[in-house]
Amino acid sequence: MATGRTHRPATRSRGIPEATVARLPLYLRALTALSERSVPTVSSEELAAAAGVNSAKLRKDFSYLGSYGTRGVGYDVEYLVYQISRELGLTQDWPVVIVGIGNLGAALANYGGFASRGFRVAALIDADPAMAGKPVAGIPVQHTDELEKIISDNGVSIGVIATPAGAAQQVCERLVAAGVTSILNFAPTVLSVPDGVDVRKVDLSIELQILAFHEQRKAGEETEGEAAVPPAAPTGAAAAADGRKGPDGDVPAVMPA
Amino acid sequence: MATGRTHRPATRSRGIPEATVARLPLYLRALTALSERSVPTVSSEELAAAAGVNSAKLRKDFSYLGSYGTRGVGYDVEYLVYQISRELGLTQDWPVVIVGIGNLGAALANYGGFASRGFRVAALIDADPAMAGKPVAGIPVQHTDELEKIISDNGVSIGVIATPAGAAQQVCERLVAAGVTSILNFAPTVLSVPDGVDVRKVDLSIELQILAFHEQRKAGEETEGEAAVPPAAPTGAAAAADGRKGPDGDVPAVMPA
DNA sequence: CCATCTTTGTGCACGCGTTCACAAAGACAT
DNA sequence: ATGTCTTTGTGAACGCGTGCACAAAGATGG
Repeated sequence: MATGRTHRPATRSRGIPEATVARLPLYLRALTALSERSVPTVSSEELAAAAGVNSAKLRKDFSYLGSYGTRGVGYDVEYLVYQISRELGLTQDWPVVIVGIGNLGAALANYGGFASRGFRVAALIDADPAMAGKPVAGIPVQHTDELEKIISDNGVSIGVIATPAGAAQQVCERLVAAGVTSILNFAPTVLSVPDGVDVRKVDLSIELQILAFHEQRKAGEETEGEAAVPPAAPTGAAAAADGRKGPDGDVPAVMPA
Repeated sequence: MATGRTHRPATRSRGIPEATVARLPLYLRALTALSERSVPTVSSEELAAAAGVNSAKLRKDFSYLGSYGTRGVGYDVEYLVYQISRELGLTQDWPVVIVGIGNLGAALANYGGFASRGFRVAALIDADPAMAGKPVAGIPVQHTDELEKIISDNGVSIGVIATPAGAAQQVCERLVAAGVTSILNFAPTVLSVPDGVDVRKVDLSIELQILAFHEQRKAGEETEGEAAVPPAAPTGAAAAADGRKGPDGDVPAVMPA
């Protein structure tokens, strides 16, 4: 999971647990694939396998949406696709703006997954005047000055931030002030937003670090035994107060070799 | 969170809860920022605010690593940076390969966050022969045929998949067969991997869909009242079989103003 | 109409994660 | 040395999420 929910502490929105909501898109994808293959019905077991989850969990998830299955048969694929789409709000059009058209922003603009499911890239915004007018993914980039007008004119409520970390908070505030209430943040920063605004974070670096942790643990299991001696902790405020790199001499260079 | 852990069901690796591990990179980032400003010590309250979490949670998280704080003072910034880096395995060099050099793959290759913390892009791999040799982010792209050799020669254990969905599973299998044991998957597919291999998934489309859900809910709260009539569920397999989109016409247009 | 078989929907128990609230520990002043 | 003040570290309670296991519901065949 490259994502982290911020704010809205597990608000069981309308009775649907947050964890379930997070899985609905997964089910939807699997169902769409089945639909394209014209499969009429699917059992919880099969669908669960396709989505990579436990079948009991899937059934419980669906039970929050209502009783849409038929015992002894399974779930009607088309019907379920519609129900989940509706529940997720994908039966309507969501205009989205992407702010920060660097490598990542451009990649996002070109990403087919956006347009495929109710999301429409309404505008691309960048602070660099040299970018203005230049088309990316067939859409001309507009300057940050136009941000408020773009949000307002297009009724945008979802914004994607792909700027450098330094600019993210400021962009965020302008987006929110202009009326955006949901933000997908790719910048490696913690955004602070007022209540009522949802922020989801995608952080590539964090994902890699989590993988590294597990990777190290795997490697450590084989080499078990050493690494048991922890470096001495700073004893007292005296040691802590001096601004040296490490309070003790044994701190190895933290930078990668 | 745009991320979802796959496999390894909450393995409390070496006593450190998975949830804590996922937050360590967040703390590390905040601490690094303090370090650059030469701040010597920080209290749990301050650091928690910077990382966007609860201070009690932060203290409990740190307690899993050991008692690195000083009561009445706080935590030594440099020391904590080192401890967390070590815990996450960032004191060593992690060669990484990126497979699939499209828009996203190129963006990842250029992403500074990779190199900054122990991760080194060892190779870029793409199936398109036309890409071979072409430098991206200063690194020449190599053809998929070389995959096994690259993994082996560089001792790569972490792979990033940025291919189209259709190619992901196959690439994944080749990576695993060649010795990769951690995978960061950007392709919108569920990867199936043998035990012992960690997969983390970053799915832009899913994140947006989750935001859309909450966005719809917010919009619905204002219009509260209608939408109470659930569409008739398919009665028996007969009704379910017809492939119509919506069984009812009452779906409200919740378009943002 | 009855029996059997399949598959859903869910009650229940368990475990992880979060949060509160406070005792213990240390800094610092007198 | 003693007292006060700050901040950590953690015991305990609570709530959410997960998975088991089974009863209920419907399909299907005779």
